[in-house]
Amino acid sequence: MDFESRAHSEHPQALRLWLRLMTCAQLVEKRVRLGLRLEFETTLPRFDLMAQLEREPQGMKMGELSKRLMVSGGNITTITDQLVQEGWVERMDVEGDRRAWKICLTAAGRAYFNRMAQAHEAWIVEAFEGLSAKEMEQLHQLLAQIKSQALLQHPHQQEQQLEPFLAEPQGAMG
Amino acid sequence: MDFESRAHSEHPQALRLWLRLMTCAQLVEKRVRLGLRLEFETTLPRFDLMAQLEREPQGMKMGELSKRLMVSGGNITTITDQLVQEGWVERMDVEGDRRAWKICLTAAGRAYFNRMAQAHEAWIVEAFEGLSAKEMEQLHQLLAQIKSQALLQHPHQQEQQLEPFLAEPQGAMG
DNA sequence: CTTGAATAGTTTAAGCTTAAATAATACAGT
DNA sequence: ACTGTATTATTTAAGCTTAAACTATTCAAG
Repeated sequence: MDFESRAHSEHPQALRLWLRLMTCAQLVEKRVRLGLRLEFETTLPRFDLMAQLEREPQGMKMGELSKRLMVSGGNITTITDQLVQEGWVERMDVEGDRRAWKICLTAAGRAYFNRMAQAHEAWIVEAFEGLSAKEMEQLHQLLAQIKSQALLQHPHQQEQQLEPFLAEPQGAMG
Repeated sequence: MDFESRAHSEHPQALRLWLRLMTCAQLVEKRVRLGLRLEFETTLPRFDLMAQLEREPQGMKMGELSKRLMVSGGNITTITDQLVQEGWVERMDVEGDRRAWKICLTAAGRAYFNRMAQAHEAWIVEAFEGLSAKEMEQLHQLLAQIKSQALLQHPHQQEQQLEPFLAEPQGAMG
């Protein structure tokens, strides 16, 4: 009955690890957001959406973007509206289903994205340059266990699929 | 001159690792946000702010909260206003500096936070239960290298210090 | 003391995000 | 055809977040 006097963890290691994971993700993410804003006058959500489209020349439906980016449908609507307005993407009819759209990069959008992708890659490489290839692989494997655990426990959560520039098939990810 | 035809990465490993890191962080974070919303009718930013205060019974200034949580000052103002309104924290005068406040948990706020902290710990332990203690330690060390690299490259970025329940000194973190 | 720079916090405008409610369309069973 | 359900996308209201502008206060130099 004494919640007030109770404090301090039974599992400090897990909590420390969680903190560290969040901190690293935020540090790199903030770097990327800064670069996108200063060098390209855009934002991370806009970049991520375009990155998805870059992989699918025939276009992608709103719901598919929502799943892949792990954000709500309303969010996709808002960001797509902006990118259409700015001329980087376009909404194409889906024949046989008047509810849906196929979202595609325009030619200008593709060129714009490719410029951003080069800079983005450099930022990420810089962020991880303290790690050897072997350490990156280790880290990747350890994170795989967290991911599969989380997906087991919350199977409604979708896997994020942001790697836009990778020639490798998705199977190479796990 | 041929940006359009250029694509696909020279450093797929770093990009894959970045994707994986973001995905893991988001999966766990979404779980925590869901629990806070459903079980405690609060949000992660509010929880994080209270977690900081729990460690400092004598209170903390707005600017210090901003640094530790790695968010803007305006953000701290907004969230503090809400928590004051709800009775979980209070603004105390700083003697000798009429610009500043010391923000403190109220007794009710402390009790409320301790209930949340127990649940929060369980969610985190669950998220990492696929890893052995040894693997957690490995992961922690690898992430340390990313963190120190990022802080070297962007020294204006502050370290997040969210571990509210840990009895260990901060030196144990790195 | 007075000036000027630095600091602490707030306000504002804009954008991101979500959950919930809504509208339109598709589809399956009758 | 008709009905009910599911799907697809949008809208809405609310909250989070930031950068930049702003106010008030402190502090150091003259």
